[in-house]
Amino acid sequence: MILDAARELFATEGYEAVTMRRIADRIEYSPTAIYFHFKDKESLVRELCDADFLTLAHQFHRIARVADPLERLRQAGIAYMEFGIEKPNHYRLMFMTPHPAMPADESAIERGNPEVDAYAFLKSIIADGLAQKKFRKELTDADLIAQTVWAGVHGAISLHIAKCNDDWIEWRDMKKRMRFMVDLLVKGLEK
Amino acid sequence: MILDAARELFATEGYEAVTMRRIADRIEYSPTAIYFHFKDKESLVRELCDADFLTLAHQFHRIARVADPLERLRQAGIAYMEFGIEKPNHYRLMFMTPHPAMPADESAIERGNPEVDAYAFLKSIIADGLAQKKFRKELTDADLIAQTVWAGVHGAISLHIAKCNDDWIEWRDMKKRMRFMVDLLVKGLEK
DNA sequence: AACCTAACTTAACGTTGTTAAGTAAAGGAG
DNA sequence: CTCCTTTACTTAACAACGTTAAGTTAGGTT
Repeated sequence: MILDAARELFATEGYEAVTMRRIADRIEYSPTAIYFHFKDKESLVRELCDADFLTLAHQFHRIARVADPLERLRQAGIAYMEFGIEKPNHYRLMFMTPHPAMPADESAIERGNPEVDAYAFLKSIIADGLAQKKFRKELTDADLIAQTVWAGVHGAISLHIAKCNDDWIEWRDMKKRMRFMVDLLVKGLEK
Repeated sequence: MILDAARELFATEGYEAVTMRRIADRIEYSPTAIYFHFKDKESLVRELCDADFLTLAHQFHRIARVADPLERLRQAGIAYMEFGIEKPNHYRLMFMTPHPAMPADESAIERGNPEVDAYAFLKSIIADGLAQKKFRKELTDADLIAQTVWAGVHGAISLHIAKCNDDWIEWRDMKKRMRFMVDLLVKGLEK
């Protein structure tokens, strides 16, 4: 109940608006009750994020079967950005706010397994691309490539989330920006 | 005095650690004194950001004379990211935190003037590149290109700021990632 | 001398995350 | 049935936060 209430509050109103007291109100318990189940607010947020990391990884499931690594990369990039657009408040907590890193053994996510770890999934696409010699020959470091591709799509959606209300910039349609970013990255990698 | 104290606190300890009371302590006034000069905390932060936007634009000054648009783009990208690495806490406030947009007439920044508006500077580079036919022929929209290039370099440094402590990722050296990002973007745009 | 204004201070308000202390119910163990 | 422990809460409070109402002082103007 706590997680459900917190998730909905975070998703609809954003981090600032969510207080322990409001979560407690929503589930009709006292604020203190939450502390019986979660060490503090940070723990609650982290458990929510952890679940969201999993749902993000699951978004990639259907993409895994796309044969061509470049096309798979394109689709993964789009799927990643769509996740951010659909759940901007979750995305902020997951990727735009520095948290003290969670000890690996407390996480529900098995690192390195592309089924549940989105970074591992991205890296596996890149590794495939390297193996099939789809990239420029200077490119050899899968981690460096993965991190930079990630940074690219992350930049597109995080800039949108933080700055879409700054209307002194004539923002282009978000869909166009998403497609162009993926295009640019793939074109930059391609042979 | 208030601005100086606030700037130092924000720069060294990050947003969360800075309270009106601590700023007041530092300058040896009462917290209320600050409210005589600034409407609220948000106004204070915004005035700091505004000054930082200006210093960012000034970083670009020396780059303006680089003749080749592609090389200028590369150097501007690097300079942008270096700014973020050197002042991560300022960068977070400027680009990673959503604020209600400031009315244009209250800002110290003259929008559209590349001397003081970093986005306008970037756009002018792109416009030069387009005029000199340095880009792929499908590319025509300077704003779309500028926004995507910006997103790319923003992604690199904002991901670093938010996630550099997550050591389950084998982060590549930041300098390498910066160079590779600029490379990738330019290669993607180039003819 | 009287007044005004700018620049403060003290004291407080309401809200936040969090905790100390107490309570009520449920489930064995003897 | 009684005693004890554990689980799941509550009420009341704490310190810290952003902010404000009300009062005070110093300097200049009339």
